[in-house]
Amino acid sequence: MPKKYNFDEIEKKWQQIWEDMGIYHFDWNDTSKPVFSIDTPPPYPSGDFHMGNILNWTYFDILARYKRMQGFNVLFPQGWDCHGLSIEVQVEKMQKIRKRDIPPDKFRKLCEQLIEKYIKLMKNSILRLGCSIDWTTEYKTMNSDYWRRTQLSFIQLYKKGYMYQGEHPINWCPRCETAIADAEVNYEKRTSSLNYIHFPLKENSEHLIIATSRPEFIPACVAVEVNPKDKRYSKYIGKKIVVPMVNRIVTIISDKAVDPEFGTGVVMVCTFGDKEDVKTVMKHKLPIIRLLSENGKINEKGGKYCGLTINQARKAIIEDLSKLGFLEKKEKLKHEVGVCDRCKTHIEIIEAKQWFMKTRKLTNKVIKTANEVNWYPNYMKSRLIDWAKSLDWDWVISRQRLFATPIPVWYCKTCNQIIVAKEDWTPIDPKLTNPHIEKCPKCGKNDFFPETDVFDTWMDSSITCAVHAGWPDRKDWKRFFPADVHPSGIDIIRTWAYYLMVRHLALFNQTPYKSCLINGMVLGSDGRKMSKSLKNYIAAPEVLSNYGSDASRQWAAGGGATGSDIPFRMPDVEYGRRFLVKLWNVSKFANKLLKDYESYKESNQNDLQILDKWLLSQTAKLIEKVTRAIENSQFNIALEEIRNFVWHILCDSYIEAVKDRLYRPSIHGEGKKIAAQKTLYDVLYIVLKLLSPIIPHLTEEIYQAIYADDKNHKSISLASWPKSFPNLIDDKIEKNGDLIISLISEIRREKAEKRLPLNSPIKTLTLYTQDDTNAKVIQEGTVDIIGTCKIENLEISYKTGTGKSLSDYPEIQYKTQF
RNA sequence: GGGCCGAUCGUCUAGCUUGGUUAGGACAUUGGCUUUACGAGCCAAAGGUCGCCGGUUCAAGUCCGGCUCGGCCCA
Repeated sequence: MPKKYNFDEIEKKWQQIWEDMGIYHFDWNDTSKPVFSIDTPPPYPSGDFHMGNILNWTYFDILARYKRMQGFNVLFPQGWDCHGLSIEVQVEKMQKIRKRDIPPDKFRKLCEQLIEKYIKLMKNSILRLGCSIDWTTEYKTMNSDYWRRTQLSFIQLYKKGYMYQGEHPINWCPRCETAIADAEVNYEKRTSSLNYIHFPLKENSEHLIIATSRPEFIPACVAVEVNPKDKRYSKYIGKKIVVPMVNRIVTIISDKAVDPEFGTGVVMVCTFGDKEDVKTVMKHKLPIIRLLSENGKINEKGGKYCGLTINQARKAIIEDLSKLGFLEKKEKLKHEVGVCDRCKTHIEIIEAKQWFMKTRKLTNKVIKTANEVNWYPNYMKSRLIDWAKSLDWDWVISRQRLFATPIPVWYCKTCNQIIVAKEDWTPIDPKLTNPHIEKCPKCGKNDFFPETDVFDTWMDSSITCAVHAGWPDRKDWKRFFPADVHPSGIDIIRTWAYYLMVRHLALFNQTPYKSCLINGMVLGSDGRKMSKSLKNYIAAPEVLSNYGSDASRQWAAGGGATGSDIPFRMPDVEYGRRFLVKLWNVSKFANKLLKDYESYKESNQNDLQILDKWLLSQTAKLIEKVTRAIENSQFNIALEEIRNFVWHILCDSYIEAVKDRLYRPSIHGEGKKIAAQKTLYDVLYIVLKLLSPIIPHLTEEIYQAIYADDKNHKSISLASWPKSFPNLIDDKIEKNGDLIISLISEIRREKAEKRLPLNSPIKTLTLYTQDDTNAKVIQEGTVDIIGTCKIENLEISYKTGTGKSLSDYPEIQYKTQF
């Protein structure tokens, strides 16, 4: 073994060899081993691999490697969630075009090319992290073979009555003329004016003054609202009031959502000035007046303002109100408004025909199933349950975009009949292909027009548990379903974990995953979520090339409790690397000391010294602790236990104490040397195996150098997980060993205090104790005590001594004579 | 405004499920040491009224209630 190890060389070498050997391939035909399947979330290939990705992939790679060693047939697939608005925007920017400028299939091609480039970058990083992925399973949601499944699931759910078309308010960018998802809405602080406007009461000459920042919505006003606890207005609740300019008579309603402190405490409810309006309209079942057309202009419902843009209409209406004496005053107002992520245009809410999935009728089942799933950590389940309970609307699954899975639906031009594709027509793009039917089943005509909307990207990514298992093509796909674990970020429980759950429950009436492993967010050095816009971002490839995979993985595994946010700090990665150096050094040293050790020869159990048994007992406990920790996905606990064991118990205490036995068998006896060799040989092997899921590369390198010839596995990752040996767990032995270690430390301290080199000989060490047990332990441990401390003569006296007391054992005194 | 989580040496973190030693570890700091693996090491020191207030208890970092601040997500 070379003096220094080159992590970059070693890690790349093994990554290549593992791939060549194909040792991480799932065996689809094996029926003997239990299956462990991981629902690897297909990432959105943005081109960046960030520390959050390292955290995720490390978590599930540890599980995959651990379960494989436990004897499971592990399915660790990898896909790519390709569709999305972000890519469309990037393509438009790069090509300097608008998506409507070129044919949709051409635009799609450009998106695909860009995604392919990003996938390559990201895949390189995943490979560089050394993940034990079965790359033969690789898939892309943009490929027709994948979106065939998205369409198929839609058709099946349509047949089951889960899919419907309906009117629904959506976020609409008037400039881009598309619906956009909530996630694509940004909130910006803007200044506008708050207008105080007279609304006359119907029954008498009184009036109320409402405050609004959006007077242009007056033609769409359907109610006036106050807080039920607001005493100023309680007598008006239920009364009729006249909307100025349009002279519509509406009711004064009450809702605790109204802030009495805002303006006058009276607000108008319109279709739809903001999201609050949407809620109020739904809740109070108010009529809907569509004021805006899709280009963002006022339509005929706006009366004289028809055809104006929103800004023009606002100006005009304020002028008119002022002229007619309805405008009390104007105030400056700073508030947050929703703007389009890409063009910063103030978004509007409009009603449009959309496709939905009836998710709310599954809520009880979702709650029940979520309670049956094992969550790591457990409290995360409430995030899913609370979310499911709080949903007001069904899931809007249609989007007005291009780069996504087409909705396989046509409409009859004559009678508007909905034609949903048959299952065996998929994959199909209705924009390019007509429905495979002779005539409309309702009116008999044969002129159809395609649905141009596409599916929300979550429609692709929320069937992965079934797709990974081979649905719908493999007859035996249920053998690999549900997934054993679905990993998810804390921020996407309400989307990914939830959509998976409703989709699979609706389709198969079964939970998609048996357990859910949650990772927290990666925080930057400022304690906030790491992101490029906050300028606290660290690129993962940089960390990987500076410190390597094994060190980075230690940061991910050990950075904090599973599920909690993990701060990224370079010193943690540094510490990981220092541990690797330590492990390399101790292995190199052990290799030298074990040169003449023949593992096949039975050693004499009687030669085992207290410290050998002391180490074995602690090793058995370590196996139990680490196994329990990984079973509970407590990777930080597992790693800390092993690191402390290796560094302090194995290296600082045990090896230091048995060196002399190993160096000088002529003095201490060959049997005692072999006992130490055997202990060291067995314990180091156990440690390497325990570490290999977390630190796969270095443990492999060491395994190949020391153990491969003897143990005969092609790779340490094919070895079996260590089993504890409870028969060797002995608290008394551990206590006795502690006494010996403590005594050795005391003597070393004594030398240090006297400024003597540690290898300076001691003529006589006299120990005073009145405790028979102590005396006996010291006697039994003599070999390692005198060897390590270079004591020529060790005397035990049963008298009370006059020397110093041992710091941990005040009942024992000692005197040294140099 | 709602849901969930967190607050422990200068910094980061474990412990809280199931209350009971001197609150464990890492980094940083300080002092010492060539010791036939490792100075990227070893030995040691210093550093904490466990966010605040109250309650339960013989006993609270741990359980309960309230508050403050922070995070993630949602509105």
